Amino acid sequence: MKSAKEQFSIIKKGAIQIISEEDLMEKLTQSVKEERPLTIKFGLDPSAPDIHLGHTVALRKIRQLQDLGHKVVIIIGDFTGQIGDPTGRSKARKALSKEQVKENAATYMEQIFKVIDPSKTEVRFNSEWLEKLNFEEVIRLASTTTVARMLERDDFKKRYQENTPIGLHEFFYPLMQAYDSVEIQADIELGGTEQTFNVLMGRALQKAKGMREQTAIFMPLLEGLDGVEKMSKSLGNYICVDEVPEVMFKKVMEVPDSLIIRYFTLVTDVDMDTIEKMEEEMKNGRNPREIKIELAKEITRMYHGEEAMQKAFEYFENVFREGKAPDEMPEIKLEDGEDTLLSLVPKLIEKNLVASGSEFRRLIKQGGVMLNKEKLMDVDLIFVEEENVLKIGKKKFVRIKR
RNA sequence: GGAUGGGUUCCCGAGUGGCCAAAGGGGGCAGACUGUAAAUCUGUUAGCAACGCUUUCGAAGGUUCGAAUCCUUCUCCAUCCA
Repeated sequence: MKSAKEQFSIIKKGAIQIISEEDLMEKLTQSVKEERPLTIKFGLDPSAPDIHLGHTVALRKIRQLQDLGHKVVIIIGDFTGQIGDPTGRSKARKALSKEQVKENAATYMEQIFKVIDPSKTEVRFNSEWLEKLNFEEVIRLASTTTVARMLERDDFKKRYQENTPIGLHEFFYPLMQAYDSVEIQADIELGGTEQTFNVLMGRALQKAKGMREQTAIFMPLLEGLDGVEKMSKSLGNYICVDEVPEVMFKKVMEVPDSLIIRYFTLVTDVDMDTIEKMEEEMKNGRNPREIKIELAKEITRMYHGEEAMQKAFEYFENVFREGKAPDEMPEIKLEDGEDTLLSLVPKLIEKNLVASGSEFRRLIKQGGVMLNKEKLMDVDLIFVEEENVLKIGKKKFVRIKR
C-alpha cells in the first residue's frame, strides 16, 4: 500500500475541488494505519445507458482509487428512474420498468468496466433502500434541509428566477442521493462538478445522522465536440466509449483545437511531461492537426486496441483527408424499375442516410451529393453504371448495385 | 379559491382574419475556404413521384369563402392576492 501522502497526490491530480483536503488526508492516514480500504461512492443515472468520454473523467479517477486499494460502490439510481422524472412535461417521461433498469444497468456496467476494475467494484441499486422508506421517514429526511438551501442549487435557482416550473418532488432527488451516502456509509464521494450540490447534501445528511461526513471529490466536466457545452448525450456532442473505431476516430478529430490538451489530460493515460511537450510544440507552430491525430489514436487504442486503431486511422486518412471512398459501406441493390435517384429514397431513409426525400433533394440542390466522384445536380438522374458509389454529405457513403 | 399574463416549428422568440410552412436569432445540415477543427462567407432547415398537394402554432369543437390569429369548452404553466 502506498503511503497516505503518495495516495493523496495521486487522488488530487486533475480534481477540481476536494472538500476538504485535510479531511481526505486524515482518512487516508487512518486507512493506511488500519489497513482498511475506504469506501468510494459513485452514482449513475440509469436512464441513458451510454457511457461517453465525459463520464470517463470521473471513472478514470475511480480506477486510480481502485488501484490504490480502495473499494468502489457504484450506485445505480434506479429508484428515480422508476418514478419517472416528469421534468419537461408534455409527455410525462415514461417510468422505466425494473427490467429496463436492469437491462440499462447491464449495458452500463459492460461499458464502465472498460475503465474501472470489476473485481474491486460493488454495484448497488438504490431502490434497495429507498423504496422501503415510509412517508414518515421521508418527511424526516426532508426536514433536514430548507427550501432556501434547495434554491441555492444553480439549476433550481435559475429555473425559479426564470419562472420555469420546479416540481416539489425534484427537491427530493438531492435528498435521495444523499441518503445513498448514508446507506453505504461512504467515506468519499466522487462526482462531476455538476454534482456539487448533491454530494454536499450527502455530507449534510450524514452529519445529521451522526456519521462522519464523506469527503467530496469533484472532477472537471469535459466539453463536448462543440467545444463549449459539456459533453452530454442530449446535446449530441459526445463520443461513446463503445463507438465503432472509425467513428470514434473521426469524432475525436472534430474536437476543437483548443481542447486537444484538455482531452489528453482528462481522458488519456499519457503522462503530463509528454502532454506539456506537445503543448509547447503547438505553441511553436506545429500543426495542431498532427497532435490531434495522436489524440485520436490514443483514445481509439484505449477502447479498441492497436489493430482496430490502425484501421480507423487509415480509414480517416483515406476517406476524410483524401476524399476516397472507403472499402466498406452500406449497399443498396436496385430492384427493377428503380433506376432514378429519387426511387432510392425509401431505402436511404431505412439506412439512416437521409431523413426524408425533401432533405435528399435539398442536399442534391446544394451540391452535397456525389455520384462516382462527380457532383450531382439532377434529381431525376438515371443510373447507367452497374455499380455506383454515392456520397451524401461529408461522411456518408452507399454503394448502389444494379 | 380569485385576478392577470401565457402555451407558436429542434430551441428561444415575432406574428391578432387572407400577402403564413409562419419574421429574427440560436442550433443543425450542405457548399466555398481549410488542416479534419475553429473563424468567415453563402445557401438551407415540415412532408410528399413537388411551380402543386397534405399535415403543423397546447387539446377538442365552432364562426368564416378563408383561422396561429375570432368564439366556446378543456388542459397545462407563470405572476400577484388569499
